[in-house]
Amino acid sequence: MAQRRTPTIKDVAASAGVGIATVSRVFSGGSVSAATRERVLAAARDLDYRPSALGRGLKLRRSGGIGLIVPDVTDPFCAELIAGVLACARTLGEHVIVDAAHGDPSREAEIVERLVEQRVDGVIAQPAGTEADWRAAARVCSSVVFAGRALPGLPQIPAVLADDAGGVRSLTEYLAGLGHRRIGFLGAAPGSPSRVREDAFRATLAQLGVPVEEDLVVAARPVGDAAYAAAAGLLQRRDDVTAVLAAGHLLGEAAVLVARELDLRVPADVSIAMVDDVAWAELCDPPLTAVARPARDIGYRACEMLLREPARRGRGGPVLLATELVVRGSCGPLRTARR
Amino acid sequence: MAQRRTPTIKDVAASAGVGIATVSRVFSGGSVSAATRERVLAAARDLDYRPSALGRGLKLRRSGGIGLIVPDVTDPFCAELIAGVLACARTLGEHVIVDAAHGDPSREAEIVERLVEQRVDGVIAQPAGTEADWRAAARVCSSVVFAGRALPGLPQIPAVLADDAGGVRSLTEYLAGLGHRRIGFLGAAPGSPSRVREDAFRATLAQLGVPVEEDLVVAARPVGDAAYAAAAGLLQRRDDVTAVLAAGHLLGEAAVLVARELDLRVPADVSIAMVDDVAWAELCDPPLTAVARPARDIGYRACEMLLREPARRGRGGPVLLATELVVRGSCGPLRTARR
DNA sequence: ATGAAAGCGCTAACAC
DNA sequence: GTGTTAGCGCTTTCAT
Repeated sequence: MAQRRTPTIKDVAASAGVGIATVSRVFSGGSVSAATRERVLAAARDLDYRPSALGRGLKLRRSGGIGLIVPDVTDPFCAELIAGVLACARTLGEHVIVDAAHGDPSREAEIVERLVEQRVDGVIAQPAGTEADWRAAARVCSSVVFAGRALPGLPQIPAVLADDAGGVRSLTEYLAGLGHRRIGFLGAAPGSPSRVREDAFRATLAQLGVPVEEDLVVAARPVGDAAYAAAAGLLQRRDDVTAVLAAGHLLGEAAVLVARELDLRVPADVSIAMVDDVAWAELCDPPLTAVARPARDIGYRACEMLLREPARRGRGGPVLLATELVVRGSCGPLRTARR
Repeated sequence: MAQRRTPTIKDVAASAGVGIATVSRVFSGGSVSAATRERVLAAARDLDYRPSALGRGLKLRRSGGIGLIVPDVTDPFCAELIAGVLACARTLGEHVIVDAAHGDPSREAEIVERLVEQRVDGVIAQPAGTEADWRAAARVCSSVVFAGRALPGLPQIPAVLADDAGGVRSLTEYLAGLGHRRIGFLGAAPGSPSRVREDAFRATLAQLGVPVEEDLVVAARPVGDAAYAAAAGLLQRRDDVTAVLAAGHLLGEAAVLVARELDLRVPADVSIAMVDDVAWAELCDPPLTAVARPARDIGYRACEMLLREPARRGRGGPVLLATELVVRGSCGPLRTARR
């Protein structure tokens, strides 16, 4: 059984004794008589015919797929976001080209370039690059939607985000409500364009009449060792810290590890809470109080916005999706200095 | 500034005063004089020209991308596998269309269909469907490689797998070496075609002269509640079980949760170990002993095999990648019955 | 080294 | 309802 050439619309037409236009109509939903349709379908089945998205795409000047750029597919938040995008794309009949930029703007730019060459119908990104990078990218992309993170300087690019400020506020209020005053804040790196988390922390504290000690607000690149170092530095430098608010799961992980290393009991000696309700939050001991960001919804909405609401693009600022405070056992009432 | 039509090779050719063949050569690495190349490049830059992968793909009858089908992108193992595939694909200049089948064979078949229409250069899959499904899929796909899971009945489809048998063996030997004799085994559902984990467990025990009690070998669908129910059933039914070997991270999670619920101390009352060294294994208390599967390498190798070694396809059975036993604090020496 | 021309497989007028 | 035809943007002989 020799491997024949992949059958084309022409083969099907010939085999069914009709014109190619009729075959096209059968597969793209034109009007065809039932009898003819049957004949065509039979011939197609017979030949193992699959319409070529390449041919169709060339004609239509679009591929029927979208691009999705995230920092890292193994990050739980990104993974959920991807799942949301896939779910929505599926309902709309689009495929998704996924790639990871790993925080490297030039790599991200390459990915965008590639997606443009693929003539994707649009791209969803949790951006790593600068505003200039994305200003350029937006010019060349048919359309872009930011998801999970946005660039404040580009309000014309629609975005779907978690209400991070609200999340941090509720976390801060929760800790303050337990009596904590010296709360350490583990935030993202200084270069980070979206300091909304840190800002919300400061604002909430101020609002509560709690003075913000600069010494307690530390920034770290959200990478294993950097985060660990930052957490260790904070907890060792200030043994009067009674609670730590980690602005991300990697930072939270670092806090848990450092507390364990320093033999601090949680929450007796120090309370820990974080942004991102990842799987291990429930598994660790004690289970960690966290603010859940609706990652999957963010992905889903972003995809919907990209594909269904091209009109609405960018109107009225970013879409903010509510976070949810999940209280577990890692935070307790203020007792006394830990030593 | 009106939004002009996307420039084509023809526009560039005209603007540079050359033929379209020359432009094509410039972008696909043909031989062109330095001066001409410069002119073309300048014109292209000028027009914001990007070669259309659709046009090229149609001509070449391939899209330059591959398909990747996993059960669930949010599963840590799958996510790592995806990362591996992306890393390799990137080095080979291919893009990756990712989709999740969620264990549904018909959905998986749809995805395959779609990928074929896209004329992907090949597909990598952690298969959910039956052997019949994939026999059919393989006929219509240019090429397929299984990753992380394979179908024993289709040895002609190359596969890259973790050495699961070896992993379970080392875990079993480790527990037995600690003195445990009544080891509960939490395995995957009965329908599972690859019972290698359970088989390895039984074989190792037999080899060690430890009788296998059927009552201690339970199967559960690896889904939250089913896994929990199975673990709870096991631990409640047999309070003489001194160790649990979970054949996957969801099963392990269930074991940890149940132990906590039943107020069993780990490892004093019961030792717990599992397959899959996911992030939370290190974070939970006590940290969990686990066997790490090289998910990323599996993805990378699978991609490499798909794209670089089309010759070697399926020769010599599946490629087995070594697992690694990561000993942490969740397993202790046998002491006494727990109550 | 470069250009002209023939498709790659498909859709969308347009005729009938 | 159905067939004919003209491209969609590209690569690739084949001349020059």
